[in-house]
Amino acid sequence: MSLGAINYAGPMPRWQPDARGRLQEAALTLYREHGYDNTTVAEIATRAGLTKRTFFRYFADKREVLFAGATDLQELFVGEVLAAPASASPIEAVAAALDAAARWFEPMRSYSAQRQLIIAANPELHERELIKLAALAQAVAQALRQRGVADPAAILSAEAGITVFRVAFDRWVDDANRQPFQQLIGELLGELRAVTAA
Amino acid sequence: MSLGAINYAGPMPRWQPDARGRLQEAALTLYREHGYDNTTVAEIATRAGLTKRTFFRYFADKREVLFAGATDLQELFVGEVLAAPASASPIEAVAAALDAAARWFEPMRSYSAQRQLIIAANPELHERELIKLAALAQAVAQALRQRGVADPAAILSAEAGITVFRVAFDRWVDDANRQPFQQLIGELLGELRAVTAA
DNA sequence: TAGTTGATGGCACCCAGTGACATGACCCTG
DNA sequence: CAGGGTCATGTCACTGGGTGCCATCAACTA
Repeated sequence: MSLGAINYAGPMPRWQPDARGRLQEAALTLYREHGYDNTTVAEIATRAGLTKRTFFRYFADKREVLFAGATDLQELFVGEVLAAPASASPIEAVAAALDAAARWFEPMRSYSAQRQLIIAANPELHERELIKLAALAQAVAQALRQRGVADPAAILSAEAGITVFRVAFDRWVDDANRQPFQQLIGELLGELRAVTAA
Repeated sequence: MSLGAINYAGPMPRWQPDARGRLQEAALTLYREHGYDNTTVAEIATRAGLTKRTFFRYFADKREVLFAGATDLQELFVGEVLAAPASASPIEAVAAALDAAARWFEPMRSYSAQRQLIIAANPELHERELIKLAALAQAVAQALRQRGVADPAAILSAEAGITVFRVAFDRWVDDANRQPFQQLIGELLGELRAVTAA
């Protein structure tokens, strides 16, 4: 196998493109096939055609490589909360964001389920997921404050929303419950309302 | 300084007592005075008159030494939920547990605040705290199921309760808000009810 | 008295993560 | 086109968390 493409006269790039993406894919595959604990960063890097040192230039640690999408999700949440009509109550603004998140995830169910299996199998990864969700709740609370919502309503609405998201997500990726994510969100929001009112 | 106590004729124990407690105290002090990152396990162990190897026989990792009380708290929560009157709704049973937890913490405000400062200053410790609270929520949900509460009411009631606990705890240890823990819990439970109903 | 138990120490080892420096193709600019 | 700067990557040495294995030795026990 030659190093370059056949019949390609253009400039040969010094490095293969999308190093970050290659690392993510390599990590996901190895974590899935050999387990998170039995995978070393050096192995991930080698599979991506890179070195351990380069891995740590793209990701702060061995866990972070699985959580690249967290910032996108956070932007989605914050944007939806801020975009909700001024007449919306705090919980309604959060509900709108949850709905948007559900629509965002719907096409990625298979990938999400695979990823969640890996995370559920390892406490370190679970910890990382929890702190990402905590940061998400903080961001949502901050967005609510920008809407003029006072504390503690802001933080409680945000935390309640993220709790619903988390519980719904776990049920959504679970094969036993085959329901659309949006529907799960709606049901659990209703159930939370019923439960807190009791 | 001699190795033994003066005028003590009884058997000289081979080791100083309460190795576990000495490690916890040494860790808390060093984390507070030098920061979590700037403290090595070897330093903690030496301060406790032990070795690194022995530290890891008592605690699974460098973080765990700060979370020894988590199991006690979990037993308290579960016990209170199970002990709540049969007529109590899920959220009422959880509220009873929160009240008991608040009474449990009240005499330890200074210690709790110190510990929380350390945790808040370090993401690794924050992660560990979040997974402990997640485990607590799971245990409370399981206790509710034993009371005959079905899912998703059980998990949502438990998660909502732990959220209130967490928010109340953060406010309680914050000097600015000098309110009894129990009162904070009550207020936040009411606020959560108001917010979800909106 | 001899054997056992159990908390600890010692040691070698693996791997995550970091700092410092080297490399070399690409891109300017003169 | 020559020379210098940029930047993604590689190389290497090092720290520290965490583990497996075996040694130690007082206290207990049969």
